[in-house]
Amino acid sequence: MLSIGQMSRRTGVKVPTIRFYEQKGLLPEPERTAGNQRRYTPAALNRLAFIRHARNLGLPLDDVAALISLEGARGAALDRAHNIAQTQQARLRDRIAKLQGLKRELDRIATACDGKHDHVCAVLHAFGDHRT
Amino acid sequence: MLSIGQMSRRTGVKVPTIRFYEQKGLLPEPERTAGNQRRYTPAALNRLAFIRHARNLGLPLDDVAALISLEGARGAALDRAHNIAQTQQARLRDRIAKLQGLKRELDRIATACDGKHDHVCAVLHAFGDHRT
DNA sequence: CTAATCACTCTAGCAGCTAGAGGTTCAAGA
DNA sequence: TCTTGAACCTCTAGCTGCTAGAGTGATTAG
Repeated sequence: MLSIGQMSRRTGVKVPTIRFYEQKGLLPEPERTAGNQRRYTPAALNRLAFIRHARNLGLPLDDVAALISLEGARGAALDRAHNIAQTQQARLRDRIAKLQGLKRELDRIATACDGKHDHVCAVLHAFGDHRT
Repeated sequence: MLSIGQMSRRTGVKVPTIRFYEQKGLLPEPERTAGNQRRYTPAALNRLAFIRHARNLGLPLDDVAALISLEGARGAALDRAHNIAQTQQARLRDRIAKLQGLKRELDRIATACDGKHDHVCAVLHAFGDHRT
């Protein structure tokens, strides 16, 4: 049985965040000691690692909850898991494309005035220039 | 002189958001009609466009405020504008790299079980697999 | 002049945490 | 066994960047 601090250290999820996940229903309410402290099973540790990983992948908590509810699913329920993965995949593609566009523009902006301080720098203008 | 609705239509920034920006000090308090409605100058329109553009580039409001405070800046102040642009550039590089890593992983996950429903799908396992 | 549209302020809510106050429990050493 | 210090508890409030609603007043086209 693990304390909340041990859970935190092993997953990298902060202690208040673990309590927050519990409150949101992503983690089941754990057993308590006589003194009311949380004690977690290894299964809970796995689930927390799952949540953290899915969060790192950019899934919103709702999707994480949906995936959790599909644990051990078969048949049609699996399609939902697939949908979540594929939706997220598409979302990610879009975000990457958008960020790359922005990066190109920022590259332009950041090099717009390389230390030539004898004129009003183009950076500010470039930020204001919204034709892109 | 533009009403807040006109400002909104011309920049694509929603009306409550404009008021929010004003409250946060990013937009100066505009003149008011006798009936207490906001009336904006073309300069305010430009600034709002600037804010919107910088926000699209991913700058947090604090950075936008910093850039605004540098309007017409010269000398050392310009370095700060540069720093903001370059910091943001680096941030963006990191985010893109991270997202591409995640995308590779999601690609793996999304194709882990292509409709073979006769076994427990690998998607859920794959989400839980945090070795990557 | 009236109706439709627009604007006003204020409060509250969303995600996804994070931080603090003020108090209790646990575990290890003396 | 006692003590001390770290870890834990609950609860409330705050953060960013908005968004939505209630209830009211202003403006404008016909």
